[in-house]
Amino acid sequence: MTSTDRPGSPRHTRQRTEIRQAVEDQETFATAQEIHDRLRHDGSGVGLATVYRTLQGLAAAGELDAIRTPDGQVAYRTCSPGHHHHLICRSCGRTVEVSIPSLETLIRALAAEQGFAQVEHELEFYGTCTDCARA
Amino acid sequence: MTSTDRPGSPRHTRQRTEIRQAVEDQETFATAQEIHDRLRHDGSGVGLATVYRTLQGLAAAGELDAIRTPDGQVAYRTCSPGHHHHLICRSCGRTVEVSIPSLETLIRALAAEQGFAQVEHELEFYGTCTDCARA
DNA sequence: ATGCATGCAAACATTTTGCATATTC
DNA sequence: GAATATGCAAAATGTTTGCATGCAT
Repeated sequence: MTSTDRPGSPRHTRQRTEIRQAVEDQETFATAQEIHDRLRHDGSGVGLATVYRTLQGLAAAGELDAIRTPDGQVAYRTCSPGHHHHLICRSCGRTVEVSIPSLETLIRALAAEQGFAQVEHELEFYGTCTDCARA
Repeated sequence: MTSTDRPGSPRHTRQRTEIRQAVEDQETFATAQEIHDRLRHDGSGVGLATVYRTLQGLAAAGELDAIRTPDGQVAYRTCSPGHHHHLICRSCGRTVEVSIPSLETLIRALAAEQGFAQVEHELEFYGTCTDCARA
């Protein structure tokens, strides 16, 4: 075992590549099942479990953003780095990334005030975008 | 059918009372299963389905706050009226209600700017409270 | 008496896991 | 060749639903 062989370096497999590609092609947040459907539809033979496992891994590694949809499913998307939130169209899934520096400041103040440490937050916005509102 | 008998007025049953009481006694957010366990433990014969149905109803009626925990479950708690968020201790569940007027303002601006309508948001904070950090 | 509420069990949807096999390193 | 990744199917979870019966109104 060499130092480049340390556990944690994921192996480069066909499936992993396919999955990462599928998520990148997706302009909206997609669930593991949706990614799986897409891949199968495109002729890939990936297993559903592999999609679940791989997406989790990529999200844990910070290569993907994971959110929990209002109905409880987990959805993934390739995002720009750094902490940010999302404004998502309920109808078409169109997503806008938003960063709210003032919120982060506010949270630090809140945490200090209430004596809480390691405060994390997750904030997503759901609305209807212009195009969908018009339809 | 009289005017006081309109559909929508839930019936006053023993189970409904027990469930509402159990949630009120709980100082933290609790899932349907937890409420059910508690009631069964206290000798009640309520069915799990009834607990699910009733909690959903109470939340829909605005009598309870419902949140989705980080691991995807739905949890309920009796809360003060009006829009607010929660700062929840990951360890003991202790909950502080917080309202962030500036956030609401910010959202309206954000919605207008991006052309989104009916923007909803859900925001909860998870941290470790002083007592739990000390332990 | 009417009909909503309950309880049970079965159905469901999503996600996780065990294990034999295939693959990468 | 050693160890991880995959695929499949089974299991686990959390929640919902169908239906016969009970209870509130």
